[in-house]
Amino acid sequence: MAWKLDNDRPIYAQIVEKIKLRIISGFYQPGGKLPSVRELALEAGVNPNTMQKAFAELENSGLLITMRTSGRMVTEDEERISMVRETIAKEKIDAFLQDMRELGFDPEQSFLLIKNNVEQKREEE
Amino acid sequence: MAWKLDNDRPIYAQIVEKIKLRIISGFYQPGGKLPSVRELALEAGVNPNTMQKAFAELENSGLLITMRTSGRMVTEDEERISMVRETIAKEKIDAFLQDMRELGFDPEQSFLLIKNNVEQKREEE
Amino acid sequence: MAWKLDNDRPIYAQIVEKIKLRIISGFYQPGGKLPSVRELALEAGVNPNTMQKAFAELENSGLLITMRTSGRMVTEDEERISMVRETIAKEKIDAFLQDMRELGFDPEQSFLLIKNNVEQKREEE
Amino acid sequence: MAWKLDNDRPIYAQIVEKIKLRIISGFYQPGGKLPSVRELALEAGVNPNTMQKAFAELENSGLLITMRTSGRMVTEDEERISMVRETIAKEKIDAFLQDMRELGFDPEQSFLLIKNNVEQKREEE
DNA sequence: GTGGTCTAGACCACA
DNA sequence: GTGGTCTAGACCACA
Repeated sequence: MAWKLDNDRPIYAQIVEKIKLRIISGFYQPGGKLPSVRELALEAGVNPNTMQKAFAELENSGLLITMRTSGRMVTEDEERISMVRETIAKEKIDAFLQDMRELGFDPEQSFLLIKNNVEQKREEE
Repeated sequence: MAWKLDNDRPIYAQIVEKIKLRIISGFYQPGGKLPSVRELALEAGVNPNTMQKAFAELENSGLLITMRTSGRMVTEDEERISMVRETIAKEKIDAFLQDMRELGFDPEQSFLLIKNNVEQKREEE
Repeated sequence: MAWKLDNDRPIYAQIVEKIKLRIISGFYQPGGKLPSVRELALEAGVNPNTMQKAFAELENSGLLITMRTSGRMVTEDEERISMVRETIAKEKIDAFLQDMRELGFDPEQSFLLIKNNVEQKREEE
Repeated sequence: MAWKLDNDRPIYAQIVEKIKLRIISGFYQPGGKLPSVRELALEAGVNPNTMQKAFAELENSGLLITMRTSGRMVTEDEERISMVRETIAKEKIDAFLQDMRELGFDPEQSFLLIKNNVEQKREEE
């Protein structure tokens, strides 16, 4: 029922990440309205305060905008959304290369493995 | 004190992964002796039975060999270790490409991003 | 009440053998559903964990398939069942010839004794 | 330290069987003297009374003979030893054919399997 | 209800 | 001391 969260990182940080993904993927559209704090807190199975904290961080990064009257909306600044997307991608890439290094593959080798994998998939189509 | 374990996956599965990495990385050498079940259970902060279960799985996959009454050693079959290493790398690659897909990058794009990243690092040196 | 188990071999190993026989003999049909862990544990008079361990082993060998939340079924792969049957037969034959050797009969002699025994039975019919 | 005995059958019966095997295999020679009840009871890890009972049974079957003066010896009647050997062989054969029947092999098939096994071993030499 | 995981703790064989 | 087995019993996810 609740979102799948682990105990390694702060819960609010995990929520931030989830919501970021929903914005990047277009699940929450630019300029669109977000569910209320209470609603999302219920869905995630966390305390509303925690959800509040996550929202504050998302506002800080400029992805969410509080509407004086009621609720919050996703920024319409698609440039900004795009930047966040690239930042996260960069993190994923670094994490991936790090994982591969632990397996004994240096970045060049990891790059070649990805290359083979992609080419193989291309041929299959 | 204890190993860093999350609640998402079974503890024994995470231990299996950790020990695999230690074997792949050479931290535990081929043919080398492993700490006892009890010792590692203490280090990981888990019940000896749980460590036992992890060991059983590692033995099933042929990475560990039990020498009754005198502990366990890593297989001397480096071929097998190498195979496990490649299997894990394959999984990491698939997971990475999947993560990127969720961010809206298809495999070709992910490949290019890795390429840029690697070339950039090469130039920095 | 409980199954007939001896103290020579691990209980779980004896259970594995019993269930294998039930599968080979068709008492549990290919594709058929098995009693639950708890039910069989009760029938066998052992701890559910022990039955679980036996099941895990049977699943490892591909004879059982877990359908989470709705129990386990016997594989529909009759080829595999057949293979297990032949493996066990091979073990029985080896054990038999070994027993006979201890009695001072070499394999040729054991073979002749079996031959006589079978021919005698054939005549009786 | 003690002999390996299970809990399925009476202990004295298992001891009878062990000693019979030792006689058949020549470990105890025809006409040879046997260790004392106490000695063997110690070796087997059983109560001397139990060993006594086993001896009584072996005497009954004519394999052992009590020497008025001291201790017991194995019969010198090799004919009798031979008969016991064949009786046991017969039991092993019946048990084997029964086991195979449970696996779904009728005696004819079991016979053929033994035949193949023996021929294969012959070729290997 | 079903399977899966985990702990605590006992006891065993082997050397 | 080392690995192996087993029990009792708790708690979890899934549907």
